[in-house]
Amino acid sequence: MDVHELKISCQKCRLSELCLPYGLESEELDRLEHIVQRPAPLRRGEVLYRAGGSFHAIYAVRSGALKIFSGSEDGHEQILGFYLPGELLGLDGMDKDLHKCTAVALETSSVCTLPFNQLSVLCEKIPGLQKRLFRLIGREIGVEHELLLMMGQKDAEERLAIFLVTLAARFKRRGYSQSEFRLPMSRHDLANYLGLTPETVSRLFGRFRKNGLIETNRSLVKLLDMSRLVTLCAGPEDAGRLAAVMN
Amino acid sequence: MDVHELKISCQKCRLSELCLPYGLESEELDRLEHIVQRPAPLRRGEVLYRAGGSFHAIYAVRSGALKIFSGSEDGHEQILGFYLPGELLGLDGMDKDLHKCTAVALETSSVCTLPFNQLSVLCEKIPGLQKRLFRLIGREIGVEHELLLMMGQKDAEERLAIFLVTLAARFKRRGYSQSEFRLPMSRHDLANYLGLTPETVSRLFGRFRKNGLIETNRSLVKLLDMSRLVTLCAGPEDAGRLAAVMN
DNA sequence: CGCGTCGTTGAAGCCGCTCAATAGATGTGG
DNA sequence: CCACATCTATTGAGCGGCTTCAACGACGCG
Repeated sequence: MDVHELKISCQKCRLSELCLPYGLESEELDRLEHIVQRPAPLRRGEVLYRAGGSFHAIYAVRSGALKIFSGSEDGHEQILGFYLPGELLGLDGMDKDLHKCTAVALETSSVCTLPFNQLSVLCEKIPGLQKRLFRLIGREIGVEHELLLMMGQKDAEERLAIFLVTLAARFKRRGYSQSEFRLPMSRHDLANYLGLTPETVSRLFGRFRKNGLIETNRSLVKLLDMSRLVTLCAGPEDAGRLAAVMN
Repeated sequence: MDVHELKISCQKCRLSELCLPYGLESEELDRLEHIVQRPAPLRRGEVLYRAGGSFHAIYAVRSGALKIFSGSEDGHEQILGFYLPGELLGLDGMDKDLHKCTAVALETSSVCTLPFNQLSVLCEKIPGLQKRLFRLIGREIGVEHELLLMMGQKDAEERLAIFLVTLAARFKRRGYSQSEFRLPMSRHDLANYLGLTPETVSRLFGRFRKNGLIETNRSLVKLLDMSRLVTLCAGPEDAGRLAAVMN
């Protein structure tokens, strides 16, 4: 299976429409294909890149899930994002050619490595690729804006509801069930990401369970009442915005 | 004066080394110059672009200051950033060709408009420009990561200290005093940006004043003890990171 | 001068954190 | 296969920092 996976090309990758190749012609895809590297899968806990390490590539998740976090090593880290198949990470290194955060696999994960210098050159030659890269960068910035909005305005309950709803949407886009999935991250990581403590998150899961919104079994989560969950996300305006994300 | 400003070129702009033109050759600058538009200055409160509006350009601040915010119109907005001369804004629109947040001038401000389609084409022809744009995007993402770290890990006192120290650094890079400056934003905006209430920010200013860290007079701020202020930002690891920002 | 906005200061309450104990899951070696 | 150690998740009790609600003062602008 792994050997098979390693041979997969952007042409045949079912994630391509989420990823960088979307909208490219076959001949352009070929050229992109030539610069893509597909290293051995990372196992849970293995580091893709490290804060302070030199930046030479951006990465597309092929399978599994990763987290990125910044901050000190003394446990005061802040998780900045979780990345699912088809999503791009590593953009933060573009500034000074140094990564400012660390990327770690949450479970066995495969990534495609896109050496940045080669990608840049290719962007000059393939306008569609440049445009696509810009779009994905714009999406990344947009996601971070949403996160900042959440950290600044939302209480704990709203944060977890938003997290579940948007995660469900991301799974759905990838062809998985939007109502039943496995959380790839620990409660600790999830709490950290949401700016809360594991205890609070645990209590919230309990409350949601009691109210018939979800079922949980360890890392498995089942969303029982999506509409009520969306309502929990916040006022009417957010319901609209999140509904848009869900389709 | 305004007429004079309008005639300024990237070649002669003293902000060019902070901005997009940095590292470009004279001939390349000329080509960039041709796509730059310099609309009339915005007055305090005027909108540069609006959430939901179509994205067709990114903007470089030439003078003044702007804020961007997302969220609902019902006063539950979240301020995502303040932009000073030499800084780029509008990148969030790259995703769907729609702005997802609103940009408003905090005081009389001039911006350079960079029509995105033309800029993209130019990036294909001028590798140095593409590289520079990527770097500035990387910086933007890095700044947002710092902000997320702050929102997730720092208490109110640390947040205000971080804000003052980094703002001082930004003024210094622009040739202004790093120890004495005017805050272009209201207390309300500042509090919102920091994820706090105006009351809390006001109390913190009071505490800092009492402890001899700062002097304040309306929007004027004087930093009296930078090193102690840096210490307040957090543990030792952050002191190092922020010291690096200060040089 | 009167009005509105902004900033400051005070008092009280609440949400999420801290500390602590327990239960459950995982992994390891005997 | 089980006993043991370790780590994660959950639940409870008490506390504290920030918010909320309110009043007051300082400007700025008509």
